[in-house]
Amino acid sequence: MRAVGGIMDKSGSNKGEEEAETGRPTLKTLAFMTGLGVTTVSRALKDAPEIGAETRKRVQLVARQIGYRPNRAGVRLRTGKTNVISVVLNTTEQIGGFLSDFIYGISERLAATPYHLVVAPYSHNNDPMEPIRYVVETGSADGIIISRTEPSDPRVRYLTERGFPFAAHGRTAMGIEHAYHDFDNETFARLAVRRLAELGRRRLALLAPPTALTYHQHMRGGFLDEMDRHGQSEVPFSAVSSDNVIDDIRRHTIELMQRTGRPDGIVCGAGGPAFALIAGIEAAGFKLGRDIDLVAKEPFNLLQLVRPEIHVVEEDFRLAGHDLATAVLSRIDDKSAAPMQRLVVPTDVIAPR
Amino acid sequence: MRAVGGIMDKSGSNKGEEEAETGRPTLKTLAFMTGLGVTTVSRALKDAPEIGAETRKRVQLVARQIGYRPNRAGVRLRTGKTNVISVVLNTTEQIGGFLSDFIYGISERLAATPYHLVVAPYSHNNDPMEPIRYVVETGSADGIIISRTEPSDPRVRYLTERGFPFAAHGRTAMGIEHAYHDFDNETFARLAVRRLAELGRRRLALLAPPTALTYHQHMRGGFLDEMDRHGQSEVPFSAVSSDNVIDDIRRHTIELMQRTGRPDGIVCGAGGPAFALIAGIEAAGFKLGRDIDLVAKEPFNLLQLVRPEIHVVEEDFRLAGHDLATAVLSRIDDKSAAPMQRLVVPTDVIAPR
DNA sequence: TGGCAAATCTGTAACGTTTCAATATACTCA
DNA sequence: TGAGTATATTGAAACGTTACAGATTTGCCA
Repeated sequence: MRAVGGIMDKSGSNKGEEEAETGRPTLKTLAFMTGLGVTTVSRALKDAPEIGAETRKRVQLVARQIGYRPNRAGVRLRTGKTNVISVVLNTTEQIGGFLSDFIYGISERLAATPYHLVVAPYSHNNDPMEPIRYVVETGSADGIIISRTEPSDPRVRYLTERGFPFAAHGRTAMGIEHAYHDFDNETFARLAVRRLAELGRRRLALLAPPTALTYHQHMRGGFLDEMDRHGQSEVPFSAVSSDNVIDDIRRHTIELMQRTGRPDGIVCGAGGPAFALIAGIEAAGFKLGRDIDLVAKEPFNLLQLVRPEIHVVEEDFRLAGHDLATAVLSRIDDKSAAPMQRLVVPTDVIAPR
Repeated sequence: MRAVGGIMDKSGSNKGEEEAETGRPTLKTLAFMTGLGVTTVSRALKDAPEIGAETRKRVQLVARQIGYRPNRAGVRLRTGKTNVISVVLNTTEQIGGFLSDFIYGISERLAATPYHLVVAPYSHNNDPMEPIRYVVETGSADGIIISRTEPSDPRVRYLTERGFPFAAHGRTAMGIEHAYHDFDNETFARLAVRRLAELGRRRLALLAPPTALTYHQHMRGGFLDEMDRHGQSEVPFSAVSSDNVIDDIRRHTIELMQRTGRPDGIVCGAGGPAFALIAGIEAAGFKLGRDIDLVAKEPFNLLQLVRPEIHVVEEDFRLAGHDLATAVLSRIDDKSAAPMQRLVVPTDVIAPR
């Protein structure tokens, strides 16, 4: 074997030197230029202590000069590290989507790192587990960001069981400590109800998120309890959720407003659907601020601009993206560290201007 | 060399057979299971004609059974093919972003292919060329989708010169035939102006995109020419573009409305900014539909819902994403084929309801 | 002087894939 | 029979990287 090694060696190093200077530089290129071995160069670039200080500097200088960039496929094949974060999104999600900010938040955080962001979609009729399994099974990312978290979320269980780094937009309730960023929707609902109470509103309806999602519970819990304190009553409005398409919400809102016990206050748990609520209320012939008041989430700061008579609570999706990216990264960095858990508590309802 | 080969061979195949059945299956696993060579398996999976029909079927059956999925890093390292499409986005882009739909459009198209979508952001103060160079130099994607196209776009030149597959959201005017999807903003402007003419509006202002972008020319061209035909005059409004932040637009709109020669009609070239226009107009004490009329783009079908008095033209960003994905794919597939070029022409302005 | 340790540096093998250049087998034709 | 030719299959090498197990040099101590 030694003899064979010797032979291979000669032909091998010949190749390196014969090769025309072409294409993008690799470790071999650097090795040739510095007169060092490929291994040495590799280590020098990652500041390994067993490489002489002078050599290290020299290699790094040359590398910088010729613009060396490690080949991702090489690293990935050898180490399994992909330098990719995968964000799994529901394609049929929401209207006019908060998604832009969410994605921008993630990208911004990732910009200064070697990580790339890949967007893995799944449609409503598909299994939400599918993209998750794909990533884990094929090892196509180092970490995952999920949204639309459920109280007992199979994705969270699956990822936790396998020790795969992830962070969730939203909490769970399954006794698993995992990284998350969440908006405190209970407090949101309380603030909203309180505001409506102050306005003298007595019969409230809630346009809640789909029951399957964790924050449905939070929002509804806060809504009911706070109504209790103020002696208000609920007008049921469960035919639609904030996931429904605009037109459904508008139609059901009209129906809601035409009931005898119609509400005089509505809490809307999302930004887009508020538009449909407004349209519905007015189509039924009622006037916002007079017959009824609306408190809604304001994700793009557009709603109150054209409808100053509604009350809004701001929710920052860019921050959510940023947080979640940070959370996965730290998870990847050290799986045994405590997972980042951030709950953003809204403090006030912005009144009509 | 032959002798050496023989020796290596023995030890090599030993390894394969000794190896514990673990982790995810590779070609070697399949080779072992079928009793064939790795090469044969590789070829059989891609239906190479020189592999016997029976063998081919057998290999494919086994592969399917054990859920074989080619290792992307391996393929990428060997062939240079990444199976990635990179979409380059400006992080500071627009308000409330049409981006969601754009990205969903792309993902949807890519879902049935082996391609992944990676989002490469750049911020306003950075060089737009930077992410492009990065992708090309590091070969980190097979194709690129760009937006915010300029008449003489350095990215288009760069990518074309290198024969790198790409598609642009928007056209250029530099004598280069490239793939694009564009919304006909000239026609949009004409339709808008015509509508305002029908309403008897005589003094029009245009909230245009930034002058650097190609569609600024288109929109402005259509706007001016059509005004000419109807004998209308322009009220200059170039202090802001649809890129400005909401609050700037609102403030400048107030200023605009307070001039002596204030407009009685406005054309707004984007969805988000229309909200700011409305807010500004009303803050200045004027009433939409009475003192002034507004025609705007409606990207999320929300605007007219709460402001039925404005006139809208729909622009479909999901379609744009879908188209652009298709365009890059076909570009990757065959660089010599004619690039897909699609111009979506709006046909009508939706009147107030 | 010889031996040992520390400090640097190095080649080989391996990750999973595809391409190249064979090889083995069976068949055809003169 | 022998040469030639399809047909089917194959190992080796390579893509760029890192981990492992050496190898070389230098300095120091006994």
